[in-house]
Amino acid sequence: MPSGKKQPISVAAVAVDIAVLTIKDGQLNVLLIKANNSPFPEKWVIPGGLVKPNESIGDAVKRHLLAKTGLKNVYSEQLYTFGKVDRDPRGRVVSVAHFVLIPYGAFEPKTSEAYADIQWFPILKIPKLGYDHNEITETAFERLKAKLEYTNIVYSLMPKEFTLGDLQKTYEIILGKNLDKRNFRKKILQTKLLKKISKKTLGEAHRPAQLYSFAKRSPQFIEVI
Amino acid sequence: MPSGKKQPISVAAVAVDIAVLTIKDGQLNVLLIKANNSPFPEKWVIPGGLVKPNESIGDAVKRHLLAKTGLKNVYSEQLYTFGKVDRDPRGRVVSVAHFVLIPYGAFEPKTSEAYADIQWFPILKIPKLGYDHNEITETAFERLKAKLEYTNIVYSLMPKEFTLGDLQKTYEIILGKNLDKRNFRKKILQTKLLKKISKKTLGEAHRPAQLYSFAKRSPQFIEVI
DNA sequence: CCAAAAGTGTTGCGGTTACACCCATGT
DNA sequence: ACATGGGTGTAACCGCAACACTTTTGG
Repeated sequence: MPSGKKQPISVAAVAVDIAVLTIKDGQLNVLLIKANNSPFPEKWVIPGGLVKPNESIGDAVKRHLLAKTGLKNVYSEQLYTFGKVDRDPRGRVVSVAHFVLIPYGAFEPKTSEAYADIQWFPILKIPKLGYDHNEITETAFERLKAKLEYTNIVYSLMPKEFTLGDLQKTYEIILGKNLDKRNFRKKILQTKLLKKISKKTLGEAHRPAQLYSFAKRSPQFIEVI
Repeated sequence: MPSGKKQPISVAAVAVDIAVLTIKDGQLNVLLIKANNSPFPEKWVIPGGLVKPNESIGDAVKRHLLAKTGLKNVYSEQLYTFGKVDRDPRGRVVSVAHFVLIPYGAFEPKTSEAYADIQWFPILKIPKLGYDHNEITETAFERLKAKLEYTNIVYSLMPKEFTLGDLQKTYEIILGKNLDKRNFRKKILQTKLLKKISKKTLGEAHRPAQLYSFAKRSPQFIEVI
């Protein structure tokens, strides 16, 4: 029995926190905000907030993401649930962390009246964050690296049209290592995840490149790299 | 801002639910209980309960597991957090599901006064459970299968001493397929996870087998099968 | 002597890795 | 002309899969 004494049942509350990731300037970036009503007004944090009694966890992620950033219709995945007793100074809050992936160039953060500041930070150079958000972003980064190798998740980081060079660069940035161009192309084309577009790049100081897009923009498990 | 109106903040509460798994009678089994104080007194469920304001999620898992089953010092891992609005008829409860692995033969459930019934069920033949516990056990099964192939997690399902035949059988039961004996032995001995015991099996109607134990009983990431 | 599981190597195949040159465009 | 990234094939190597017989015990 949870409690011997008859006392009001007191329990932990639920929040969501969201590591929003994208590729920018040749690096993986995380979206950080400074919220005025935060217990850490001077520290950067990732977007998030409480889950209401009448909404699912996924809905809470959508709501807070939209409210804090304006983003919607993005790839989102549950990451891990963080539950240290003292992780929130205001009280006992358990956070279901998520990560969200944004195609590069698809979103430029704008400060609003409610949220003092909002900005992309290269994931390798993020400052000390509020709560346990450094741990959450680190976990998100690890998960992304792992999933890149056995799923087609990369589609959610790419724009509609891209070259094989762009795609390879995305892999190289996240995995932190160089890949062989010919082997990469062989492997990625084998998967049949891509389809050629009847267009090529123009206006760049080198040979035009074939453009591709993803055949299916939905999660699949496949040996990719 | 979460709420425009100034009203008491109402949020979801946090619980843990635990899929306890073991090998028994050549099958993977889950531990199910019937609790008298459950909203589903006639249905089997997996052990679990609320998280207190002053305990971490891991501590809540330990507490509920000990209270409901007597088990302690077991392998435990966070699985996924389930947060459908109506998953608990008593109110809004988000459950951080875990799975726990028990060496085979190490635990025989005993009914206590508080918990009407407690029993192992083959995972392929579990009945319709209370809450969303069928989904949780299914998720646990999938996770176990996946981790078996790229970690040394199997150690937590094995007794201290075992034969290579025993170990292979464990893999075969969980993965649901037969493995080649010679290839299995080569692969598993390559990993250096095992050490020979200076003992052999006795009293069985066949050639005695070399006994092994795990060199390290801690989680590692290694290509196993 | 029979049944049952333990124990043991080699070969072929397939996939991964390593590697270098020409092409098309803009400046 | 030159700089820049695009685009292409092959050979060596290594890891994985397939495969069968002998050994040791208990009954």
